Amino acid sequence: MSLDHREMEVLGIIVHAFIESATPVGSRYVAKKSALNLSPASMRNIMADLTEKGYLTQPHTSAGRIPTSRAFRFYLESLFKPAMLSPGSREKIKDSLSTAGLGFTDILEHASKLISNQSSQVGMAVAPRRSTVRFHQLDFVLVRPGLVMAIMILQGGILQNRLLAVEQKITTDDLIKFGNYLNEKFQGQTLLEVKKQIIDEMKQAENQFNAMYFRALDLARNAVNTPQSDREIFVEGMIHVLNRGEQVDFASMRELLEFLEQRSNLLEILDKISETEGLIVSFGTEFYGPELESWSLISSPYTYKGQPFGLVGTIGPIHMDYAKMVPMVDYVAKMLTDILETRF
Amino acid sequence: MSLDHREMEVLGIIVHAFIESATPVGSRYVAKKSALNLSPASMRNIMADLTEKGYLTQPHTSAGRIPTSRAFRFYLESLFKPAMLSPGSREKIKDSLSTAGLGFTDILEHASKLISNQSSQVGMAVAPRRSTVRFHQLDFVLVRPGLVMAIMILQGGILQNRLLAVEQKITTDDLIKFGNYLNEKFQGQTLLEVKKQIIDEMKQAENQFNAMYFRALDLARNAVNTPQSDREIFVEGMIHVLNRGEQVDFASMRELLEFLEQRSNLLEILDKISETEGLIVSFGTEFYGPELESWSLISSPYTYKGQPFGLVGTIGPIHMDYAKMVPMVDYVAKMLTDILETRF
DNA sequence: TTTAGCACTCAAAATGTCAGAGTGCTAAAG
DNA sequence: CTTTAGCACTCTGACATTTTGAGTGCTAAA
Repeated sequence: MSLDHREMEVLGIIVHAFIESATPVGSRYVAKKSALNLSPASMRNIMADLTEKGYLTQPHTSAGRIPTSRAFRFYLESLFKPAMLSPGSREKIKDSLSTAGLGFTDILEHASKLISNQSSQVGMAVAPRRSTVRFHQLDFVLVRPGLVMAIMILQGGILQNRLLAVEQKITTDDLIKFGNYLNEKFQGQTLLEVKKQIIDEMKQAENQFNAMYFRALDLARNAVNTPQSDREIFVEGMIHVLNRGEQVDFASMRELLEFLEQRSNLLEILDKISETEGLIVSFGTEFYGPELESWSLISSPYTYKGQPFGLVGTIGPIHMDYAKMVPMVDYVAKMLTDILETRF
Repeated sequence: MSLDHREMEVLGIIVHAFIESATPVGSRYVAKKSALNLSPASMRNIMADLTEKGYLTQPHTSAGRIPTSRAFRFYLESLFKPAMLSPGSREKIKDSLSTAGLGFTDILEHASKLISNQSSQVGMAVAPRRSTVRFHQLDFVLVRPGLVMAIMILQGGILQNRLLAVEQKITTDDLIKFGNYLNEKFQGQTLLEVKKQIIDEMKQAENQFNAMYFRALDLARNAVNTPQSDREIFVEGMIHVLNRGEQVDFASMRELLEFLEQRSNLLEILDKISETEGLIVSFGTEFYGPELESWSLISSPYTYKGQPFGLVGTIGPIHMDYAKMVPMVDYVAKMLTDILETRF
């Protein structure tokens, strides 16, 4: 089932040609390109073998061959050499991100736009999972009687606001007291830990009949509680999916856009991906299903204090120019890591 | 140039037929449908007149007729009878909005989703123009030395957060003082008024060498300053643009999606529209240009204390079912008005 | 003023032809 | 045993031709 030297060379030529032209590749072309100096007929034999092994398909009998996702996987793992990112691009990315905004969330949104522009594809950026990030500071602002805005400041400068319904009688002074108390108590813990501890303490507080204390905890519990999505995600440049639309399969484009509009779905998938380390290329069939057969995802995590924090990436046709896209996504992730370490 | 009774009847039949089938309408069909009891030949005469007057076009000589945007305009102004919104839909909309969230912004986002679902088209909701809304309360939270989060609470419960870079030495106590001072000073004015007044006062403060005062004003100036977009907008369900894509013009769909992705553009247009009163139907050629020829926008303002505040709407094909869509958008706008009046 | 009748137009579908690209297989050459 | 020339075969896409059906505009008669 493994490939010998000649098969590898032929597969490489076909994958490259397909990335450039997005049309089936014939034996004559391969024979010309190859350094093996074989005739088209011999190439046909090799290509027949590759087809049998699942690396190539034919749209119809007399067309050339198209690489399968297995071929792309092999290409990426054995043949692929990323190109150097041009100094111009590096600078552009660096400058663009360093002036993107004061809050890290703004920077993330900017990063997804940047990736979209640089790639002419869909750009994505995922914020850190709220529940595993360490807690820094909690402030309450009374919006009006009965309604409080909780402002959580998390590690890395992540901000999260939430509106909470409270008893009418709670005053600004109460809120300041609550805030001070909670900050002292929970600083430096992850939200998950905070959550657990709150529940424990609330049980004790009930017995102690310490009303102030109990109310503070109750408020904190609501603030910390994440009802739906634990992570924020930015998706930019969906229009690029339709770019050279005429020739590409309409249904396939529709499928991808539908997938992208279901943020919860997308988040779940990216969440899974973010568990592995380093830059990853994943094909539609792998991360979703046969509907997204012709699409591919490049993602790379950015870190904070050495720990994976969130990720950025791009989605494009499976025959995208990986040699350019991979270094670009990689560099954006590295810059985000940089910004986090130096600025937050 | 005006239409007689028979022309109106024929035009009505053609518009209705086109809304249902989206295909050219022939004289035979019109003769059958009409209560005039005329032959197809007579209908052809009438239709020829309507074509001459600019209400109908023919894709080619031997096809039926298609209503022009002028025809739709006439239909909406003279023939159109909105359908009753079913009690089921009413209830669904009401329930859905009343449980949408605590903040008005959440409710707006929900409204755009709701409209998209109900119409199977693009749903939109525009938040009030920040600068003309009255100011309620301003709070500052020190995120870390040198970085402050300004939380503005505006009339109608609109919340706006902004991060501001400040001098390192500013403390939480300073911020509380600033906040108290500014709240007292500016409560109840519009942001535009506040802005002006700040600039005036800063000139005076410079002379008085009152550093604390000056710093407070400077902070407020930054908080109030709106660098780019004065309004927030939610656009939901862009995927619906591609719905029964096969038959419709691909380029036209692409054009609309591109238009929708340019939020600034979209906002400008909606801003203009929001200056007029009540529910409005506007065609692509009218609000943008010939690129959006086959699209139409329904929008309706919601109000707060009798004043127009923001608007909601939907975009769909020019032959959409206005009888259903118009009451729906109208009702959502009314419900938002209701929620604002009762809850905020 | 209305309408039957008819010639006309056009798009879309169906049909046929052809060139080009590429294949698989076989048999001969290396 | 490997390579390759040769050849029959397959399929697509471009192009031309024909047919069908829907619908029109015009005219002359009712």
